[in-house]
Amino acid sequence: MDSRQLLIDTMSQLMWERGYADTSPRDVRERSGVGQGSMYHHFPTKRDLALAALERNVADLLPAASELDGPGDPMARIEAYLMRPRDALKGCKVGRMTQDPQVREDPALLAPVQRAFAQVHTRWVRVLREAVAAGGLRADLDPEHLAHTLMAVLQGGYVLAIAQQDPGPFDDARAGALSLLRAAAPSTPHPTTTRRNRTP
Amino acid sequence: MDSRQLLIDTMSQLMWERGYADTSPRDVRERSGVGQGSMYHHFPTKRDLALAALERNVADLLPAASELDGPGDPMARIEAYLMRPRDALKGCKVGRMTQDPQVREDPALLAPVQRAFAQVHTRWVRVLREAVAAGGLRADLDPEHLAHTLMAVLQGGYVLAIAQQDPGPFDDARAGALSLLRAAAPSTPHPTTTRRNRTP
DNA sequence: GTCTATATATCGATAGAC
DNA sequence: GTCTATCGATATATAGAC
Repeated sequence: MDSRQLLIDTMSQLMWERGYADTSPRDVRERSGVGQGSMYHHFPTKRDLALAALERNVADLLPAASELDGPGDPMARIEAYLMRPRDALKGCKVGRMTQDPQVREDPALLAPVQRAFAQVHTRWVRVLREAVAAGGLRADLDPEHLAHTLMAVLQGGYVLAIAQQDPGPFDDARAGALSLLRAAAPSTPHPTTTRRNRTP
Repeated sequence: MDSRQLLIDTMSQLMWERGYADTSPRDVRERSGVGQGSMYHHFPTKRDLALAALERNVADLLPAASELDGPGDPMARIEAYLMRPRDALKGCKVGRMTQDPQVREDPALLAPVQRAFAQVHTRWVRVLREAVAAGGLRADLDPEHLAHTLMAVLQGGYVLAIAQQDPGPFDDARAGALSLLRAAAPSTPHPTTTRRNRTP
């Protein structure tokens, strides 16, 4: 791999692990093995490298979210995406950036984060609308709101897991969200009668 | 106010605004007006000051959460706490700490965060159990899970709001959570009949 | 308790040879 | 493109007088 790509990869990892402010050019050089001169040749400032690394982290994230778009039962897609294996103690490589003052105060650094979340939100809204249309969710629920609710459950789940140094709260949070979604299925006409066959 | 308290107050603010790593002893001196010698007299290291400031931030947070404990209808308490006015763009002064590597890798600094979240969780579980008992929530929902879900909605809502630099996603996330909770009320025996009087 | 002076390490970059 | 040398500023304290 060439130095440029190696620097981006290394910075991406470090920004996930330690954030932007707490990652020094020295850290990047030591982990990547790329020399000082080489580094400043490719990226005149730390910020330039961070921008490239952020774009890379965003690009890593979006393919997973496109799982929400797939074919098949919308409720099944929602469950699959919500319950997809995630490393709760590492947190979200994009969401993490919002807590770094040097990122959130720099519009250019915040922009990729903003775009990424907007795209994920759009996908959530779409699948939630489909779930309503397919009768899997009550029609009085607002897909725009629910999309933010479910994104927040994941982002906040990471916070709780890291606080306890235990993935448990993350898993609880999403299990709870899923059970609420199921409880929010449209009520069947006669709850006390035999359950109808769902796959006629 | 004496220097010691002034230092703690100032450090608390700065840790909320900028986190631990990105707050320097110099920042604290400049905002507080307390001199160098004085500062190191009261707190031998930055970490010592941070510990005191963190305890203070935790102490600020817990009274609000005790709103969950009050008397009256449990679902009303849940709604009141969830919808309580919050500055979405500032984020949570306790949850924020989980994203600071220097905090999360230091057990002594992480401990107050851990305790605070554990206490809030306990209160959520209690009020959710009461809601189930009072018939406001379906009995097949797990209060332990839901407690983490609702905490995550708030913590994650902050992340989304900061990413968009707009409180909207935070408000959407909690509105969505509330609508799910309402949709998860036990189904009435005959959904098509006239609604029963809820305050007989 | 508070002050001023000083110290060591690291940060984030620049200079200029190869 | 990569290397080594150097730089001014800041971070995080220490020292010691008052």
